[in-house]
Amino acid sequence: MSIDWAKHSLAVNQRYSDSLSATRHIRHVLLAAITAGDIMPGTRLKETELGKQLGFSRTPLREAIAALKAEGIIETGEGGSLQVRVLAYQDIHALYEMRATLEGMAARLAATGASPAEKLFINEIRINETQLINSQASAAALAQINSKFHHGIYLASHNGFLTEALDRLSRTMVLLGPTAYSLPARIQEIALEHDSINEAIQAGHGDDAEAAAKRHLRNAAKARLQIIAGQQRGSLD
Amino acid sequence: MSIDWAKHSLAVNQRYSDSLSATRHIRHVLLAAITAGDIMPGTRLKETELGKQLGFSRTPLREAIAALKAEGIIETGEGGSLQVRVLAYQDIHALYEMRATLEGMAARLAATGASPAEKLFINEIRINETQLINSQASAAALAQINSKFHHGIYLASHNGFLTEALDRLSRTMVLLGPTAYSLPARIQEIALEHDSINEAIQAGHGDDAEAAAKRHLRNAAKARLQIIAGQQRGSLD
DNA sequence: ATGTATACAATTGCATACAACATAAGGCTG
DNA sequence: CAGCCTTATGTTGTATGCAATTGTATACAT
Repeated sequence: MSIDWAKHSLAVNQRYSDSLSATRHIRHVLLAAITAGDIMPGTRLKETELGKQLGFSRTPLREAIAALKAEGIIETGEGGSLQVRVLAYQDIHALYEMRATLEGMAARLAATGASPAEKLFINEIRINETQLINSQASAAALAQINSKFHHGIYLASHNGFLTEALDRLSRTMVLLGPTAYSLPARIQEIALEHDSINEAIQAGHGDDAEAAAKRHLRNAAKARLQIIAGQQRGSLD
Repeated sequence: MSIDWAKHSLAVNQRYSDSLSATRHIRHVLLAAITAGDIMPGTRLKETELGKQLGFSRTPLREAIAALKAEGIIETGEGGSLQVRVLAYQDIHALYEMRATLEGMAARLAATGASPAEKLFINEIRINETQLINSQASAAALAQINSKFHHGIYLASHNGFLTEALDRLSRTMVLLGPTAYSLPARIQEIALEHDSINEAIQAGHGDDAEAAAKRHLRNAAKARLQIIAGQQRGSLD
């Protein structure tokens, strides 16, 4: 039942050199715990309990929660109780539909507007990914390099609002559970799809990049449905 | 110097029947004040002062601010001071670029997936808008019906994440200042552009609806640049 | 035995109080 | 007189305490 907060807390402190305010620290720790699957959607969060476990008072905790509520990661259930957001089935479609559009836009902009250095950087990430796949890296490692690849494209779009919207969607996606890298068959497909996105970007073909990114996300949505079908439990918890 | 908080507070209370928690109330009041231009971007917000003026303690105020920071409406300046976000020139491009893509997506989805009732509703708003324009309504009234028209399309997309992203962008747009309805010449253009979006939606032509929405937003961006050029002051404040 | 009402416990919402920090002003020294 | 250091003031960050609302359990009545 009890969660290893120390692990997430340490990771956050390492990543940000202990220089975060309590509010921001808590925000990152909560996100990490949700991403790691330590807190599942629907889990009720009790402020007093959480505060004690994390070693902070309720004030910064509540501010962090206010931010996560604004992002749609945490929601208030009936009666004002807090819980990790539960995504409905139709939300999955909506989420991937959004990402397909935005990733398409980002890929197009990266293809047409990224600097040579940015294109080289994206290409390098792509090469690293291939190496990781060939060396049978863990699903977590693959998911991480995947994030880097996508994020690199977001940044190369030179559109801060687009980058933020996509980051936000990515954070929301962790509510869906395990990544597609738990499906061995999907890993090779992902590599190929990333390749076509990367090639279009390198060649500066905006239309192709957008189309490739959209294809990639349609397939990702299909894989996600496959995972969900596998997880299927009764609708009553 | 002092702002008429009572006016915004009353409006929020009327709209939500006094049933909002302090945190949510404050959030809406701050947004209303920014929208109305009572608080300009760059204005420094002092928690103690704001709290006293609004009649709430700092705790709910800080939570509301935490939410607005997560939305990018408020930012922390150097030294941790709070201020209304100041958009850079390049942000304007990025903002309209995003909106063009998302409004295009929404219009396409509305055209292909909206229910007959939703299409009727959108059409009705469009008719109301025409009447308002012909009766020389105020810029504020026109801006309001404009919001309704666009928001109706968002909802008809049946994609909650898209709706939320567009709402968020709209809220960010108030940071740009007066709407395009301050330009008399633009009003007729807007009417025509809304017409072509509406017609494509009514006819169920997804491609046309998307294209019309994108055109609309490109023109809106142009009008915005025109407004900004008119406001031009020296770069030294 | 089941349904309801009442009382109690627990949790959230808000306010106040305290601590740490940044800023700006004034005095002191070179 | 200029520059720096010190101090004072104000603002943000955090903690604790109280009030109000909600969830739950138990007892009683049907």
